Amino acid sequence: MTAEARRILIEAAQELYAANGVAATTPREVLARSGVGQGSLYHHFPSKRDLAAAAVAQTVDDTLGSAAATLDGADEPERRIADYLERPRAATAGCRVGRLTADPVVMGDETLRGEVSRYFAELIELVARAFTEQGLDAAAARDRATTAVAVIQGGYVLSRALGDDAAMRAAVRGLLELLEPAPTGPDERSRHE
Amino acid sequence: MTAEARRILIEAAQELYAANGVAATTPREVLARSGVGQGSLYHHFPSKRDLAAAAVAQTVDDTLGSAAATLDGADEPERRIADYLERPRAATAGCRVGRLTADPVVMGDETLRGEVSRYFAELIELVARAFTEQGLDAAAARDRATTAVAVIQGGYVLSRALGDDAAMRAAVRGLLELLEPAPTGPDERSRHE
DNA sequence: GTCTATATGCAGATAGAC
DNA sequence: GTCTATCTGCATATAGAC
Repeated sequence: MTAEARRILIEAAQELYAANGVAATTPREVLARSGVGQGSLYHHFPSKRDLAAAAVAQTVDDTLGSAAATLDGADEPERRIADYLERPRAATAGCRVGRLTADPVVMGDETLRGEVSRYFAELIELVARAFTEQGLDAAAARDRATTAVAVIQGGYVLSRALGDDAAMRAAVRGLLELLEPAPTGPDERSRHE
Repeated sequence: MTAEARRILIEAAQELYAANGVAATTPREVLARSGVGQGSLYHHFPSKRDLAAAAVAQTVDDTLGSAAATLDGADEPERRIADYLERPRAATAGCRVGRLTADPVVMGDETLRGEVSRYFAELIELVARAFTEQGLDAAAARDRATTAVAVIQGGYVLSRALGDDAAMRAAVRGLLELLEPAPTGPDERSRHE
């Protein structure tokens, strides 16, 4: 059971951070949600930052792993990119990682900031690889991957701001429309009329 | 001088919110930065939310006005859109409005959330108008405008996460590359080799 | 490892004089 | 309108027993 409380605390913190961020999540809330006692919390995590470091690293690993499962798949690169962009998302909840860029506790701590940076560096790299497989040169693939990841992050911001998942879907549709090669078959035309 | 303290307080709050968000900005900090006394603060703004409502509304008005100046200009729509996308931005600082979508105080207050929502609704509308002028139908223009605004918001998130303004520039380059019509002249080809 | 008790300091005001 | 004094409650731990 010794590692159990630790794991439970991390999970509770991850959920609270996803909802309210790190700065706004208090030790009391973590205790209440986890059901663990105060002594255990401060035994496993001497300070709030220690808990945050563990929970954020876990969230980054989880999220990157799930993105890699789609982007490193066996399908055609076009398909993998589209699958990644169109993946169902709780957009109005915001991105668990992206929202941390606005969190003063995260940005004020080198370790936490490093986790957020690692997430996006690796995610852009994953997407860029797929664009490279499509035949783009390295520089163009990197730019386009940055654009694609930005559309998702911006989609989260817009969905949250407007209180509607439709914003994320519109942003993704707009990008996919631009990514599609000019229609080759006559029956592919005029999707918009 | 009666309205003077009020204005000074709003300006100080705007700057602090841009740096740290609303939730993390304390009355003490606003007092210190503004040089105004505590009595004045609570005279003009009975609660923290009242100050936030005034300061956020001001920021939204300022920022929308500056975007409209570019997007409603007299140039060709292509040019106005490119100018808006390429406008110099302190990207690692984050978007003053977009970052508020991760702020628990803002999202927990209907008035404040309404200001953020108004900002993005109007901004998307401004951009969509330019795309419509380019000849896109209303639905396609709206999607593409949402994509464009998402690229900027995502560019802020990525620049902040990676600690580098280059991420914003890459995201914008990637989008502009997609927006450019297929090269018509032979000397326009192979920009990337 | 986990518990309960206790401590410090600041957030976010309120009160009443000037 | 602005000032200073004061107040309540919670964030964030620390201490020491079990």
